[in-house]
Amino acid sequence: MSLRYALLALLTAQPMTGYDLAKAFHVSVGHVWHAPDSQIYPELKRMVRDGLLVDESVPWGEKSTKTRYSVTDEGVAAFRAWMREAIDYPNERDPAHLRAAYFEWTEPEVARRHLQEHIAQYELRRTQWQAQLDAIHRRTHPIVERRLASDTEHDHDAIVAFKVFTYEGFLDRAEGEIAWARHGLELLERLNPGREAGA
Amino acid sequence: MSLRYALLALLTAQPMTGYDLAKAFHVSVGHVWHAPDSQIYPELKRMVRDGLLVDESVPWGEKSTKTRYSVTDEGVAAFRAWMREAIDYPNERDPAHLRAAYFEWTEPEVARRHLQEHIAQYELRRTQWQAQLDAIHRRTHPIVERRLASDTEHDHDAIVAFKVFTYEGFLDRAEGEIAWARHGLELLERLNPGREAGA
DNA sequence: TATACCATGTAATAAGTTACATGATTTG
DNA sequence: CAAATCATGTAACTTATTACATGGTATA
Repeated sequence: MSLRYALLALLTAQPMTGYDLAKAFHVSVGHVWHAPDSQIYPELKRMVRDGLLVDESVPWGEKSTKTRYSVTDEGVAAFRAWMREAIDYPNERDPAHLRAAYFEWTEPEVARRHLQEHIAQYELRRTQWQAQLDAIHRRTHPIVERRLASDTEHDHDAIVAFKVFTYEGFLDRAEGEIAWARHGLELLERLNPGREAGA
Repeated sequence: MSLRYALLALLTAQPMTGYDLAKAFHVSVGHVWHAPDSQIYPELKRMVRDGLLVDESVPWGEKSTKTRYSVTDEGVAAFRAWMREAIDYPNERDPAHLRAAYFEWTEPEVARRHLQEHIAQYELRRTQWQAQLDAIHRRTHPIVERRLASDTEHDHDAIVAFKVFTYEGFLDRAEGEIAWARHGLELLERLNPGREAGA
């Protein structure tokens, strides 16, 4: 159920069409809570049904229209209520660590490949999160800037600080995962001395 | 689809009944890949259907029976094949960080409560993972010991080392999450100086 | 006028969650 | 003989994934 609140968070800054919202989503809160377009569009409809949003038809070109969504008072209240709810922590389910626990069942090269892929994964994510963080700091992050421009209710330093805090957490996590995988590579080397790693 | 391989991993050590397997699961690989009993039993049946396991009826008491599952050659092959497959990384979906990104929308006390809960969550997990690690090191971990007793194929040091590696990764992660939440508490204090944290 | 991109989905499937259900057996 | 625990699920629901589908609009 978090998806709807992630969408609500964006729409509190300004009304948007489904398409614009989806785009904005992918370059901002989508880094924290992933969702594909095919999940976003139906969820918007459900949110209208549940009274959190209203939709209006706006013309697009000569004969076409698109749907713009705006948050209702009820939507804002729902968002605030959600902020107060206890977080429910998902159960641990980690495919990379699961593999690692049984590396004895495969060749060292395969294990090495998995760990290298783990490093690549988190280097990629680190790059993306770092880019978010830089843009926030440099005040060029489009979504955060739009938020700051439209928000008169909250302290702007706090708005920025919480986003920075969030992404710094992800960055640390990425570093941790990379360090873990490097330890794994060292372990493989200790268990299989002399074997050269492939290029 | 990882659940079946987590189950397979346990059953390669020895045949077990569904009940025994579920118990063993919860005190070992279940820490890495959670699953409730209601998911385990049906999955075992599907694995029999797919030829990875065979089931046999063993007497239980006077008039009852229970089902014991054993891994087939095909099951072992499937497990090895899975070990070689690329890991598919789940999309980022983090309820705690999602909340944190929008802390400006709630009272500092609520944000503080979330962060304290985050710390409590990861302190709990840390305790559990640390206990696993200690038991592995002290050679009292029932599942790992059973594995070592029955496994003549793999290097025992490697078996232990990979499990240690796995849990050490989790421990580091827990430390990271706790550190992150503590930074968040400091941030809240900076943004709201003078307000005393509730007991 | 072709191509990129705007716009909005549906359908089928898979996976996981929650709650409930039932009876047998062993043990104190 | 009561309580714990052994044993095995089913049903309903929610969430997420994957793949596909369709047509309009703006622009080079």
